[in-house]
Amino acid sequence: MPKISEEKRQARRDQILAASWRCFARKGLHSTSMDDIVREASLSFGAVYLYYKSKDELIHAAFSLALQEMQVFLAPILTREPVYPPAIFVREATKALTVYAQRDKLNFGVSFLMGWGEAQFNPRVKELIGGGQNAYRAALTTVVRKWQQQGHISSKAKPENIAKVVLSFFLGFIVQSAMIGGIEPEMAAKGFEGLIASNPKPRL
Amino acid sequence: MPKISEEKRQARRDQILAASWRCFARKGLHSTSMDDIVREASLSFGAVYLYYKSKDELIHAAFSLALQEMQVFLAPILTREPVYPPAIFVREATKALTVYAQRDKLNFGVSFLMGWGEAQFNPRVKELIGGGQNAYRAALTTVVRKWQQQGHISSKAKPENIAKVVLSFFLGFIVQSAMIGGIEPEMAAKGFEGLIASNPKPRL
Amino acid sequence: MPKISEEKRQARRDQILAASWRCFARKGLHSTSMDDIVREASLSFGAVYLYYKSKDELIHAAFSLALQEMQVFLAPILTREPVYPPAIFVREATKALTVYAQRDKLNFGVSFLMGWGEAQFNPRVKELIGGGQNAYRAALTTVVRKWQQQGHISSKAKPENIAKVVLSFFLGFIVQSAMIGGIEPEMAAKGFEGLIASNPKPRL
Amino acid sequence: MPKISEEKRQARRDQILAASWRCFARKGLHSTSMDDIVREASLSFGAVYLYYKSKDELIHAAFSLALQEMQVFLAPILTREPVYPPAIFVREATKALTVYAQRDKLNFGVSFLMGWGEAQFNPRVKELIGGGQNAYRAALTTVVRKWQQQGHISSKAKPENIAKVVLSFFLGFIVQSAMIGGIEPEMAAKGFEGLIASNPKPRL
DNA sequence: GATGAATGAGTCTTCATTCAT
DNA sequence: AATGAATGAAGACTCATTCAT
Repeated sequence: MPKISEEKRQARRDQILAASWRCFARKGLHSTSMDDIVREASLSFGAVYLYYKSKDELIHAAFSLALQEMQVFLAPILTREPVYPPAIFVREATKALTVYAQRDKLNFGVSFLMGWGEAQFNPRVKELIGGGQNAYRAALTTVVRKWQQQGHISSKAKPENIAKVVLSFFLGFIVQSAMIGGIEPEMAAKGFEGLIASNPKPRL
Repeated sequence: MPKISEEKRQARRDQILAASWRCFARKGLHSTSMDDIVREASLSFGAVYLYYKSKDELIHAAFSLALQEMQVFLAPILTREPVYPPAIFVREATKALTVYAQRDKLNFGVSFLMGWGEAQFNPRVKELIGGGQNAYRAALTTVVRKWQQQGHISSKAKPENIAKVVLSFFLGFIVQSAMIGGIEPEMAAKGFEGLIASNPKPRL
Repeated sequence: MPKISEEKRQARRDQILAASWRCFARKGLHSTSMDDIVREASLSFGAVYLYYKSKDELIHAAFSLALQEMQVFLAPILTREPVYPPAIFVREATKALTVYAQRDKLNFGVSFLMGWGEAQFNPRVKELIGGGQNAYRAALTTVVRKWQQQGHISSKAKPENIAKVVLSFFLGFIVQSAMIGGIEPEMAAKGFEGLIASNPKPRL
Repeated sequence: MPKISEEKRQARRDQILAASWRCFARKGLHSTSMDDIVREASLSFGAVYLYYKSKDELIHAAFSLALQEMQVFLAPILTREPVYPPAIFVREATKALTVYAQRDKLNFGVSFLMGWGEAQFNPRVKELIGGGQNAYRAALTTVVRKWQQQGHISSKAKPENIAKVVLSFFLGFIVQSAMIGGIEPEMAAKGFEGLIASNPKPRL
């Protein structure tokens, strides 16, 4: 039974995690030392290790937090009733992603690309982030199914596959924004619409 | 006048780079020590440093090589005349990407996600990879323009914006494949086609 | 609030510095490795770096300490009232220098010559030691002025210039003692006196 | 029997030594790598090692050369007939020292202080430089004896001891010039004269 | 004679983690 | 609960010297 109250305990954890994120965002996962985190959190080594038993634990918790925070931005858009039509959906979702990806003055997408990179050699992080992606894929499948039902897009293809394509687009939007920029929600929506508003009459 | 011929010299550089890639792919950029590379290349420290003056140099060269190798796979598809229709294009391109991303028994996409992660805090790598993405964006713009000319997709949207969406899709295909899988070239092509073969009659 | 008291902290710094001096005196600045110092101080690498953040810092601190210690030996002689007459002054000062230069069983003057050598390519050390020399030059100027006032030496020359000559003599005494020896305080005093007790009647 | 002529051989040795000095003067003995020297001499490793079998050998030869070169500057002054009176002697000798100490745009005295520092832990260099100092001491003893004979200075003190004091002065002149400057041949001569032109009538 | 690629022990420094207080 | 001093293995990189060509 802890000596300090549960709220205090949670507050400490949040404080440490917030400090960690600031460090990670500023210097990257590997270039951030525990010392950096300890100093940024204005705490002691002992305190940090009391709440997170290793740097790995901290990294995991940091991404877990990021995923939760992202959910707050995206859930309303994914579950909206009635579903947004494709172009609007793309615009709103990329907009939400943009706002989220730049929270706390982060460079666009650092946290994402950092996480995916880390995931390649950190199974627990991969599982964590992968779980999130699977969930989004499922949510998008539902959205796509509605689009089909409402005639926004053809029903010929399986919603699962279309959802995978749409998820790819969003993931790639993050990559592209972070790496070279030049793509904004509005453009993305226009481009997406231009793609699906197709089939004039193929001349070929 | 160098004692060893230029070919030998290049062979050594290749040997070191190949060894580096094997290490990077196995353990990641930061967990790979120079010692690992030296051992993997069956060389001495001095020898490696004779050809690459720092680990950073090696990392940069490694990604530069990866970019060149990828180009071999994608160029024929991007420049093909006549242009592949959208679905075929997507299938062929994702197929090429898949083969490439698994070269040398690499886990799918490690090199990409590793590179993007690295790029977040390594300006030279960011510039290198970003340059590649810009080039692909330009190439895709040309492809999209042809699709529009040939009536595969509507001409309403600007080809630049559509190209950005298509590039996003490919980048995201890599992310998704690497993180959760479940998306294959064939499915991707189907899903993509299902998306563009749309517009029955929007009821909304 | 530090866990260990300020005294303990200072004791540690002294312990490390003392160990460093033993190493430097035994092997020289560059041939002494941090490993040597760590071992000599019976500490760990981390501990040493906790107190001095680089070898350079350690070198600087070592000379700073040496300068302070020397001051203890020389100050009483330089500030003595009434001022020692020239020959006595030279004898006492060279004696003090000799005792100091051989403290801790050091070979005569290693620390001086080592420091001057280091100073040639280490600006901070140069500044440190140069500062000390400037202070001694000023102190000697005062001494020389008193000699002139008391008629020990002629008042024709500026005390500043004479002080520079006297300082040169002391610095050179160190060099000569360290390099070839054969010069002791008593001899030096005699020689110095022989020089100033001049002017019988120049025959030229 | 060497394949190349003795002149060629000597020219090579000189070339290497000259390059070494430039490096040593620029970066110091320990920070100069064999690579630096090889590059500065526009030669190959093999060539350098053909003429000097180790870096130590090179260092030794470098100081040997420096000593020889200095001799050219000082010998005429030390052996001049009739002997220079004290003040003139000091002025001429410090002037010669100054010109020599700044040859090849060296900072004043680097080569001296570098050499004395090195000598502390390099017996061969100590012996070499010490030999030089002993020779100068002997030469100065002769000079002092002449001063006494000619009545420039008192004959009460042993010329050996006075010579040691004078040698100290010259060595210290080098130290002081290199470390803090502010002492020029003219001043030194004035100060020296002021010191020996003493004995008005001690009031004490 | 001359070359310069290759060696590998050795250098300084960092850092995740522990534990006495 | 909390502290922060201490640990020491591991990291990237250098460099005098050698020797096959």
